[in-house]
Amino acid sequence: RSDPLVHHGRHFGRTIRTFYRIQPLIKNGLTRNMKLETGRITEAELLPSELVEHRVFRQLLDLSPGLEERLSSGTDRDAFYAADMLTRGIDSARADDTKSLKSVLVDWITPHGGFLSPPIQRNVKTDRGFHHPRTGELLCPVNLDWDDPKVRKDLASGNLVPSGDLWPRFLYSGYEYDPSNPWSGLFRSAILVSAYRHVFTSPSSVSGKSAGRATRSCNARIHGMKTVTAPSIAYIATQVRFGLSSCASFSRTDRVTDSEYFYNLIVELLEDPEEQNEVSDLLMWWNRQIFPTYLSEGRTVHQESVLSKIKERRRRLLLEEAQNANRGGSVDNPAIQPDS
DNA sequence: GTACTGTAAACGAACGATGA
DNA sequence: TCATCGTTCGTTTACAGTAC
Repeated sequence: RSDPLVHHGRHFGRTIRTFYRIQPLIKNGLTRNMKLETGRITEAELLPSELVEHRVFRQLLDLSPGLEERLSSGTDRDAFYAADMLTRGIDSARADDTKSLKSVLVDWITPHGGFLSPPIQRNVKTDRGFHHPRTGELLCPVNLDWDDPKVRKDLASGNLVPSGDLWPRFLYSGYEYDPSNPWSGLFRSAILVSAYRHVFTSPSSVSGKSAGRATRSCNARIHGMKTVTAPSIAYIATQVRFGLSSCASFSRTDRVTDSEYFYNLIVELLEDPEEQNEVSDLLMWWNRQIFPTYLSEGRTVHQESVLSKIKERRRRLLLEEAQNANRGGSVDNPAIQPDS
């Protein structure tokens, strides 16, 4: 089996930071940790960017049990190796998600009971992006009018390249933007929820098929994830944006998708202290969408099934005991245990 | 033009969880 | 016990960039 760090890297990339350079993160984090522990600096003295990086570093250590000890007792070579394994995990998870979202996105943007005209191929991306009316409409920045033929033409020809700081329409609930309230429906679209479920609570949970069907533990359960994180929303939005685009290969900095910039902007917005009221509402909304319906207080489908069988058996035994008592007998059955 | 290198996607096998 | 499904991971393939 591969190093557990690869496994931790997968979850780190999906839920904490997907575009971070891990080697400098670890190197700077260790140095900063030492200074903080010896009292040479305090957290209050850190620059805002250093504080953010340090929090990300602490989140990494929390996510990966044993990593802190491994880094502090190891050599530079060990730290380099750990960074390499974590990066491998981040990249492989992103590649797998990119691949699996590529085809299912077509289903999600197809009108219910209808079809796309012209059709979009599931495994080819050249006809997506601004070359197709449906993907173009969803990717079109909200400050541009997709119904304007000149805008469509310029976007399709590449004369007009929207940068990452222009929110595309697919981020909004109902794909509708309200200029008077920019937060209204932002990051609450159906396609984002579907993609989130696809990645974190299994592809079959999107259509609700998992309710009566055997499934392996989903990513969220494997990694003990109980709540939606702000960076995970940014990660999904970035994946959906890439999936809708016509770009064939994922690159963090290419001019067309501008993925890293787009991702960082969302993370910055969602971690901005001045936006915390809206963000807290947003995260509450996401947790209602993703976790209460699927994780069922952290129990697996199998555990739920076993629990219901135990309850049913207990009910029958209690009934038998009552009947026997009525007949004058008694039952001393060790199988009857109080609820735990 | 060719060889080399790096990166991402595609593919398939292994593994584990699950219900029948 | 078996078939199925979802996740992970290793390998292969394709492609772009660079050096010579």
